[in-house]
Amino acid sequence: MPMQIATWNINSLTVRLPQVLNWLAAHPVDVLGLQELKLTDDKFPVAALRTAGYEAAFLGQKTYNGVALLSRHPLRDVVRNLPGLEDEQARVIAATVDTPQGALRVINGYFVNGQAPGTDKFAYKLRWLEALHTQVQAELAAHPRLVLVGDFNVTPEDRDSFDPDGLRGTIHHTVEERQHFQALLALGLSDAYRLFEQPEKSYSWWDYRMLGFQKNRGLRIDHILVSDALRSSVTACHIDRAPRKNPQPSDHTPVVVTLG
DNA sequence: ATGACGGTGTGGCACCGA
Repeated sequence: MPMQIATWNINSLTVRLPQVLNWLAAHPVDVLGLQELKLTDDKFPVAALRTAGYEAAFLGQKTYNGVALLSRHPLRDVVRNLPGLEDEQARVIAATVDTPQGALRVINGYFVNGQAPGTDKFAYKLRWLEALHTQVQAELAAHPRLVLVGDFNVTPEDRDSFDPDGLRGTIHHTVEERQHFQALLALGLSDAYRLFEQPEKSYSWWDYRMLGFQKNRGLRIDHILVSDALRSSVTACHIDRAPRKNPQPSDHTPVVVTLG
């Protein structure tokens, strides 16, 4: 029985919960990583998700950030944030999913945006990426069957941006960010989306402003990385643009991987 | 160079995102 794992930055779970429930009803993936909950743990909609067939592990925060893992299967050994990094921002949640096909480790991250090279926020982004790398390395050693999902806030390559030349060196497009992405791959991970032939100009985020989506001025910054142990079982990966056409959409749209 | 759009907060706009 195939298994599906998805990631979606929903830019406020308070606003987007109905869309998440609708999407899950139409696409009953096994696991969904959410980013930018923008709510505290006491406001997390545990009951509504349970009714929809999902249990949840979450790390909330007021106004900003916040991540969750939703799963149709039991979750255990939850780790919140990066143990090696002093960080007040809620950006990472990891858990083991006990699927009928065996245990799977899933790490869900809302990577730092970084604003612009040279700023304090960019320095924080690089520190955070370093700490994430260390943590993923440790998780991989303990759990060979691992998936890293999330809003990476990095375009891995020029083809992942609507304007790679005009935006070269700007945020999401710097050499440093792309080197960090490559360093994650070097741990023994593959970008599931690029394991398959894909349409040109495929993106997962479009600016709300200036008719970004209508003009397909977007970036592919939401990713699913699969470990070497899982790579051969990946049968598909796609971006679901449909939710971006909803009324009151998130600026991101889901990415889904299928394991055979 | 700036702001455009959208979410949040205790606001009358500012901050942040990407």
